Amino acid sequence: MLQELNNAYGFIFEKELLEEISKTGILKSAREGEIIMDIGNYITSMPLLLEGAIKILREDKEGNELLLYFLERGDTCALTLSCCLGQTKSEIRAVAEKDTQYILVPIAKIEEWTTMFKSWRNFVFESYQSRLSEMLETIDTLAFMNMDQRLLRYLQDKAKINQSQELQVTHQQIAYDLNTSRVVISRLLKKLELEGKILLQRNHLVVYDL
Amino acid sequence: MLQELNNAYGFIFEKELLEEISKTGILKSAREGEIIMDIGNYITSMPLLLEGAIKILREDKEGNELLLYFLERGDTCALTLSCCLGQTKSEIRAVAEKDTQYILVPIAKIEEWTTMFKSWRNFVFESYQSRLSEMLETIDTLAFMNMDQRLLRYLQDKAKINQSQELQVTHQQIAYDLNTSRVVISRLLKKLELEGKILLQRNHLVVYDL
DNA sequence: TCAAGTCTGTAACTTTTGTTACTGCCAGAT
DNA sequence: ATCTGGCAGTAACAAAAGTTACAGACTTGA
Repeated sequence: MLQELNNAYGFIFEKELLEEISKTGILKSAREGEIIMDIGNYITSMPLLLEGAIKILREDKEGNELLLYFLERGDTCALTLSCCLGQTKSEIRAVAEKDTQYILVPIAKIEEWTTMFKSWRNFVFESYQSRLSEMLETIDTLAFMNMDQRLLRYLQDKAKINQSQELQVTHQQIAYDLNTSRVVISRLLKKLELEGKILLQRNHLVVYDL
Repeated sequence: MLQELNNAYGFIFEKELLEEISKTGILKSAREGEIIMDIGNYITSMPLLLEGAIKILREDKEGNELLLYFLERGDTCALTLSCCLGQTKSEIRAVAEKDTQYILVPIAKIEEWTTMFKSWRNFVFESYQSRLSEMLETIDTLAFMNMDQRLLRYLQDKAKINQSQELQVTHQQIAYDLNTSRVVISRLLKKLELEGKILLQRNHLVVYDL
């Protein structure tokens, strides 16, 4: 575990902190599609992503979903973090976007390390900062962009996260992430294909315009 | 200044911290409608709200605006905070919603106090937490609600912030905050009036349904 | 190979939101 | 009193998004 930890966090944490993490953290893994954390769950530890990617979703009372953002190696979820410190239930759902490895750090340590390690303090602040930025971007897309632009952006983000222009995804899955209907997505995807920005195939599409 | 500081923060900060703040902070005030901080400004200090209220806005390249949330006494702006620590430009605009008093604390102190005072550390974390919550709520309204529900919610929030059911506001101003057009707002307000939830008058409306 | 289920494409229609245009009303200035 | 500018109401239309329905293509597995 220390090895993987070093790969993902070696450049930002000092040696003692890395040792602390590998001593108290629990190594976990999740397969693509697995729910790592769900709305209403009590949160007792925070995740440090080693490998893979996680998507963070919001849901309303009627069960409508919306993708908030993706997490990658070296990220943690500031929403989880804030739930931890506030001892509240999770407001979001976390689903493995790819096969994923992460370390769970118990709440108790989070505060402790904040006083002990400057690098940890910075990490926590930077996490909050990047999550706030991502939320701002999400708000921008919702408030200022039409569905066709949101869709293209979504495909580009997803291609980036998966490090591949080819996405294994159905129209229905996209519709869930963007909180719209399958028919709307099919319509707009066809439009994007006619514009030469993507190529459509069954269960599968290719993003040209990155 | 120590007096006002005590009123707003006396219950959460220890005496030494309050003294530090009143020693290094600068007391400022803004009249209703005044822009306290604008997009692109470099941020060199963070505000602690003593009295009044501030609204936080987002803007896109075309100049479309969107209200993110309100700040009240005892709040600080976590977005500003994250800009401070990241030494980046402001991503948002802050406008005085009412006549407002606040203290500006220089960046340098923020980190310093984080190591020195537990109450400060908690305050900073809680600010991040509440700002993340507010952003989540904003996202919920954008993603899951129609304009009529967003409008009603906006009026209720504004009534709460102004501690009055009577709002001095024009349809155009509401339209700016919700990033839509005046005609749409007039239409929906009329609908709300017919439903008995509000009363319309020139430059002025009353919210019944709180 | 056939049945069942999933996925995509498309048409037709509705609802919601945005746009343009015009009206009358009110308040303040001249 | 009249002019002016800002504000609100409304109609008519356009665009975007959501809904319902159905058909054809592919996939799986019995």
